[in-house]
Amino acid sequence: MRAWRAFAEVNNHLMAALETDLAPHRLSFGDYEVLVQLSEAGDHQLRMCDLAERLGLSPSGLTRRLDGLVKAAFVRRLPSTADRRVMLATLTASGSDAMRCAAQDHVASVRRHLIDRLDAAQIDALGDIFISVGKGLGRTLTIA
Amino acid sequence: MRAWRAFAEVNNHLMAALETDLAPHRLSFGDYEVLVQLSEAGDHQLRMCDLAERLGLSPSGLTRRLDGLVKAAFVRRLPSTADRRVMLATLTASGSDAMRCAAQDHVASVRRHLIDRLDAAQIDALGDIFISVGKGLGRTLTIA
DNA sequence: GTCAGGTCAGTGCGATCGCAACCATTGCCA
DNA sequence: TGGCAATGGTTGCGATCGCACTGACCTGAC
Repeated sequence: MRAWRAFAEVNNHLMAALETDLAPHRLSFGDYEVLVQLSEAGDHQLRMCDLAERLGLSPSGLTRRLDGLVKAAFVRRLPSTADRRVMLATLTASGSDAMRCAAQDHVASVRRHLIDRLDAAQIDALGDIFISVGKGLGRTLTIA
Repeated sequence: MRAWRAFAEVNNHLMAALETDLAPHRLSFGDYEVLVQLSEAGDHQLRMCDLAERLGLSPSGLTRRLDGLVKAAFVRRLPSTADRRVMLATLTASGSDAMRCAAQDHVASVRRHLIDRLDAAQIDALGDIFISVGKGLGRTLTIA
């Protein structure tokens, strides 16, 4: 249980540290993840339900998170022409800029708090571990 | 960045799965962590600020979490005689029972979702990784 | 003794999130 | 064509949490 206890105890603190480092960009960690997902999508747009699935967010949670990003003009809501139930969350140019700007600090933050603390073998192991756990949870990772 | 992406993506799902498995016991994951910390403390009691520190919770967050546990009679608030500012959160007998009862399912849940997905080397590596990261975050782990 | 500054717990407020309920739209099948 | 289940997004409600602030208390210097 040593591995589990260490994980459970450090996990919150790690996330809090990353969130703090992202705060100067006026973006929460959740907001940043939305922008990343959209920037990696085909036309910089995704259906609400697909986006919620990728973020591990409930539909209602995503609706309200997008409310904030729409108000900040980082994302637009476009009704789909193919299916009138569907709303497409689309990344705006200013959202793309904000994401790239924040990404620089964010990557440095991840490196400082996580990657630089580990050797190469541990980094590989970390990836293998969570990919394996993710498979067990029935999640299809974007990383594969 | 593969390791980081896998971790970020799976982490939420893993926590959600563990929370779900704990729900039948009428305990949230946060409640359970409080009971575990208290059960491991010297006299089954801790000062509020020390408990908040160990849980990675803000003082206000801990105050309200304890409100729920006090209402459930799992924890009592005892004023410290040595320092009248201090409230000691003390585990009750029924809280201890609830913790032990939930622990059985919880350990099984951790094993099923996490440990059984990994080989022995990966389990050791996971512990080493988060202990190392925890040190970098300036956290003194109860695990050492 | 007393006064300043720090520590500890609790409260008001706002942000985030999930669940259940709701409405519109779509796809299926008789 | 008509009916009906399934899908997609949103909203009401309650739970959780952090930040800023308050009030009580302790400590140390004068």
